[in-house]
Amino acid sequence: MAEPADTAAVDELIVRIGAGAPATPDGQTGKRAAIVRAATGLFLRHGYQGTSTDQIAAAASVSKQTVYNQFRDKETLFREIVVGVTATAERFALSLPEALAGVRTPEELEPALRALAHQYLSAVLNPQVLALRRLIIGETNRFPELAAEYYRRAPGRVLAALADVFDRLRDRGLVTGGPADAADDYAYLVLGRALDHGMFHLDDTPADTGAARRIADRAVTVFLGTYRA
Amino acid sequence: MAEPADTAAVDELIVRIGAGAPATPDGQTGKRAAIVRAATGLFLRHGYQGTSTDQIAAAASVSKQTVYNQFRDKETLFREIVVGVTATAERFALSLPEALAGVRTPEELEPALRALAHQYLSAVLNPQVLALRRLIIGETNRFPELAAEYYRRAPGRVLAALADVFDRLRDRGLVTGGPADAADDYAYLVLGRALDHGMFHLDDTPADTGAARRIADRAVTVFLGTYRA
DNA sequence: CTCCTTCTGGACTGCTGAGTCTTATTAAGT
DNA sequence: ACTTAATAAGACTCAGCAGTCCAGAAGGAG
Repeated sequence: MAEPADTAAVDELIVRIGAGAPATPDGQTGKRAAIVRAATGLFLRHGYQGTSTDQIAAAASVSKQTVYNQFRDKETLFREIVVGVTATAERFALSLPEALAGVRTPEELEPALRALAHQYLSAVLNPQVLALRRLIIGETNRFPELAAEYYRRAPGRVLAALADVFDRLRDRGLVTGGPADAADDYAYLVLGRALDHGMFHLDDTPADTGAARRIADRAVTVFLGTYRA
Repeated sequence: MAEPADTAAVDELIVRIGAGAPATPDGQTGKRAAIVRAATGLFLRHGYQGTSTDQIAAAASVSKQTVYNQFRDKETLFREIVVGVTATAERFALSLPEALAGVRTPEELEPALRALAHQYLSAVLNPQVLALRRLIIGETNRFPELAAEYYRRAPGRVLAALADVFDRLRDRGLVTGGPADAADDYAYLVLGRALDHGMFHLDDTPADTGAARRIADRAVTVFLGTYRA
C-alpha cells in the first residue's frame, strides 16, 4: 500500500493553497502544504470515500490532530483541494489567447491551430487531470455545486477562452461563424473521443504516440472545412 | 431518506438480469429482480461506497440474507448490475444500422443525419445514462476492467456501429472519408459539449428544449462540410 | 530559563458497514 | 400431513472511520 513516488506529478497540479494559512510563513504552511499534497494524491487514487483521514495524516507524515488543526473536517479539505487544483486548468485557459495572437495570414492559421490542438490534447489527457475529472464526476451526486464550479472554471473557462480566440481570428478575416460555436466544435473535434476514452481507462495515453498528432491534424482539417473564411 | 418513485425510470435501464437465476421461474427471480432494481437506483444515486447492503435490502423489501442468497457479495451484485445495464447501450448501438438504411439519395442524407443526431443526443443525455456514466467513471480506479468493459460495450459499440453506417453510405456514394474517422467526428460533434457538461450537472437536460435540435443541426452541418461526397 | 503554542502518538468514542448466524415463519413439493 | 428450502427479522461479529481528547515532547519568543 506504499504510495509510489509520484509526488512530483502531484506537485504539478498543486498550487499555493497554503497561501491562506495562519501565522508562521513556513511553519504551519509547510505542514499544511504537506497535508494538501498527500491528500491530493490519495483522493485522486482512491476517491473521497476511499481515503481515510488516518491515511492522509500518515502520507503527510503528520499527526491526525495536525490535519484537524489545519482543516475543519475532511469535507473542507476536499473542497479546498478541488478548488485549488482547478486553478491549473484556469492557468491553461489564460495561456490560450496568446497562442494565436501572432497569426495574421491564412497560411499561418492551420499550423497554429494544429499546434494548439496538440497542446490542448496533451494538457487534458494528462493522467492527473483525467484522475481529477474522474474524482469530481464520481462525486457529483455528493457535491453538486463543487462539480458545477469545476466545470465553470475548467472546461467552461477554456471554451470561453477559445471563443475569444476565434472571435479575434474572425476580426482578422481568418475564420467565419459564431465564435462560441467554433470553440465548441474545435474543442470536441480535438479531444472528444480521446477524453471519452480516457475517462474509462487508467493507463492508456494516446497523447504520447503520434496518435495525438494525427487526431489533432484531422480535427483541424474538419474544423477548417467549415470555419475557414 | 425515502427513495422517490422513479422506479419506472430505473426500469427503463434494467434488463432481464434474473435470466440466470436458479429454480423457480418467478419465485427467486422475483426477489432477485427486486434486489437488482433497488440496488441499481441506489448505486446510481449514491455510488458504490455510498450504498449499504442494508439500504439495498430495505429498498427491495427483502431481508439482507436474501440479498446474500442471490449474490455472493456487494461487489458481485455491483458488477452484475453494471454489465446488465450496459445492455441498454448495446441495444441502441444495434438499432443504429437500420436508421440510415433507407437513405439512397443525397437529398435524404442531411435530414436523416439530423434525426439520428437528435435521437443519439437524447439517448445519451438521459439522466439515468448520465448517472451510470458518472458511477462507472467514479469507480474506474476501483474496477478498471469493469470500466474498460463498459467503454467497449457502450460508447465503443456505438462508434463501431456508426462507422458501419458511414461505410455503407460511402458505398452508395453519399459520403467520403474513412468510416471510423467519420464516426468519431460525427459522434463528438453531436454530443461532445453536451456530454461533457452533463457529467458535471445533475439536472440540466438541454435535450428537452430546442437546444438539442440546434446542436444536432449544427453538428450535421459541420460534419457534412467535410464528409459530404 | 520560561511561557506559549504547536506537534506527536496513541488512546478513545460513537457510529456505520459487510457479512454471518439464529430462530421462527412461510410456502411449495410429495 | 411431512419434508425441504427459502425467507424475514434481527441479533451479532469484526473492522474501519471521523472526529475528539490527552499527556508529553519540541521549539520558538520574550
